[in-house]
Amino acid sequence: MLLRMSSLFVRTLREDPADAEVASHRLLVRAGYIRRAAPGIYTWLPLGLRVLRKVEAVVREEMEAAGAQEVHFPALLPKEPYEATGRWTEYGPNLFRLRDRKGADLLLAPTHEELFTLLVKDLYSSYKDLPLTLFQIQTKYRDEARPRAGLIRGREFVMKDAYSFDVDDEGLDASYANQRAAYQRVFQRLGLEYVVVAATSGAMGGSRSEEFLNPTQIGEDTFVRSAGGYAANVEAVTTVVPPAVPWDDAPAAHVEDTPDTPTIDSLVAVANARFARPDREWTAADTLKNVVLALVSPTGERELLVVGLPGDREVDLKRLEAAVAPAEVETATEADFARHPELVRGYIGPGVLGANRGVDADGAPLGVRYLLDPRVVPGTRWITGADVPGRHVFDLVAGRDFIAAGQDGAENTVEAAEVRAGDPAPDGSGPLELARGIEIGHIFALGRKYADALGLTVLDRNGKSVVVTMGSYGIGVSRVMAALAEANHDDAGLAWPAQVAPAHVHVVATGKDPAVFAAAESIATTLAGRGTAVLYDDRPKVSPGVKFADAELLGVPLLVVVGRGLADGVVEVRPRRAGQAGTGAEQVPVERAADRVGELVDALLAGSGGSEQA
RNA sequence: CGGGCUGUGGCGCAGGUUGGUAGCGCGCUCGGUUUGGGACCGAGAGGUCGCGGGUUCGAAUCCCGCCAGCCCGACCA
Repeated sequence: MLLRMSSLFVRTLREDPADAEVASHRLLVRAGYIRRAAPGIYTWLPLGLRVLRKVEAVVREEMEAAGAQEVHFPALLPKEPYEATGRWTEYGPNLFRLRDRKGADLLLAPTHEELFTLLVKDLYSSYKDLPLTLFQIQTKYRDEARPRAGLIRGREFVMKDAYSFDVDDEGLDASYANQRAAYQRVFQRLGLEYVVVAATSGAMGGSRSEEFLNPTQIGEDTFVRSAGGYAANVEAVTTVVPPAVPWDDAPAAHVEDTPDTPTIDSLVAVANARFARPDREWTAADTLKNVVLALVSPTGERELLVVGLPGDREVDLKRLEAAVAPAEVETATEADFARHPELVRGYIGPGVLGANRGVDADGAPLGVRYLLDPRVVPGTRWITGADVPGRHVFDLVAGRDFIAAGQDGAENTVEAAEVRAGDPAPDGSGPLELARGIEIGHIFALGRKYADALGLTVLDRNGKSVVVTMGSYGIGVSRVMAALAEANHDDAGLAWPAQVAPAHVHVVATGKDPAVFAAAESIATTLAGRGTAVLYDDRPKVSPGVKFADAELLGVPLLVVVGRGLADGVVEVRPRRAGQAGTGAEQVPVERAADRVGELVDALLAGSGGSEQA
């Protein structure tokens, strides 16, 4: 394969595009790999398309090696299957919808669970046909509220989506593990650093899911990890529950005047000034903050919820939402407070909440639903609101003086508090640190949600009809390309791993000596004839500086410079990245150039460097 | 959806307060000189100044309205 710069459809930009912020976006546009067509929608130019195809090829090979079979669905789909699973409405404004001339509703697929399920239902009906895993590499459409960062969050993007079908849970576990291992091989081969984090399954439903994140500062997802190997999405982190504390010698609760203390900070200040502890200062962590929120169910019902948590922590709405799904969480409104005069803002305490307010004849709590942070274990002592303006109660002991929602304890706590750096990992593997990452893959053990909704059943060995259980597995192919660009660049430009580079070697002819162009042409065609992908800068009348700058911007891993050294019978061979492929620049006799480049290309292709972190 | 910033040749920007011939750099075309780190000289092509309305003899510039884009947040397999 030989591409000539003189005729290649590419225009490199000397300056950064004004609308690009992150490196991958900036450089992919500057180097002429992609062009913006509309917000979050990009046109692929020859070089960009070559890289995308190479990423796809790696994904395809590993899917096939894992036994998945490739199919291809339309992107334009009828709405009926999505109505059957409820996603026509659930997806809301993120779904691109359109109407044909007859008035029928269509959509541009954001993901294809429904169609795969129906296809298998159409063709298969026996347990003997399973297990089965199908995949496609296809363009997806989501009308994101805020596309950003070029290919990282687009409204049109390329995704590999795979779906597994099994008769039973053991089968699903095996299929899931199989895909998970394939993902590890894909990212390993691409040389892309990744962590696997436990995730919540969100709108997809299902029992279990894991995200593959590429750690980078520009990532959109926050996750936590510990030195000991724990990693999780913030929503999935569980709090380490401290042991209960005996309260036998705890002082009785007492209400004190604490005027003008509507905030935690002001309360702590007054507590220290007027009710000083003998052993240490009061801190925000000694206070119990009761935050009023509203849960809105999918059917629109609104219920108030008060979360009690240590005063030094904020409520993380995303964590709470994950805990109360499918309900959505909103902050309480004036109207909410108006309906509940017992909630004295700034001075809300457990006394008026949940069953602490008393129970009705059926034992149902009279107060607003009340859930506690798991750290509020029995025996812990708190300063909290006395439900009267300007007054707080001290030494209020959990379990002795108040309880959460119900009597039994099962439903009493909620994972709603923010996770902070330094919090202990739930598996005891050390303190957590917060990090950002790009979600490059997500795998779900879906279970029977889609098969149930769409009636995908097979006969088992007893001739009984059973619902098939499914998994779905996605890799954002175009996003992976952006992550690779992000991880492989420097100030001068891109620096692709050989596995995905648009060419293996970039031959540059400098000067105007016809002998130089003849030698460069010979090297380029020799290499191309041997199957090496060559980008040859054969532009006449272009200065060496421009050619070098372009070569560095385009990021092909090996550079061959044919120029003044030719008088001594040598050309220069050097890697795009110092330290790669040998020791750096080397002078190679012109007749050996093709052989030497071949060796270096082989070495680069052999040495992929990805790794699972943490 | 909230907050901020920005719309002027293909790209990056100045001009705007103080209304009066639309400018600079890059890129592009032609001629010439150059050729190992984004060369130089000369001659050119290319713009409804985001859109609509208003003020004015005259609007890129002032006023009103709208639209679009980018960034942060909310949202998001």
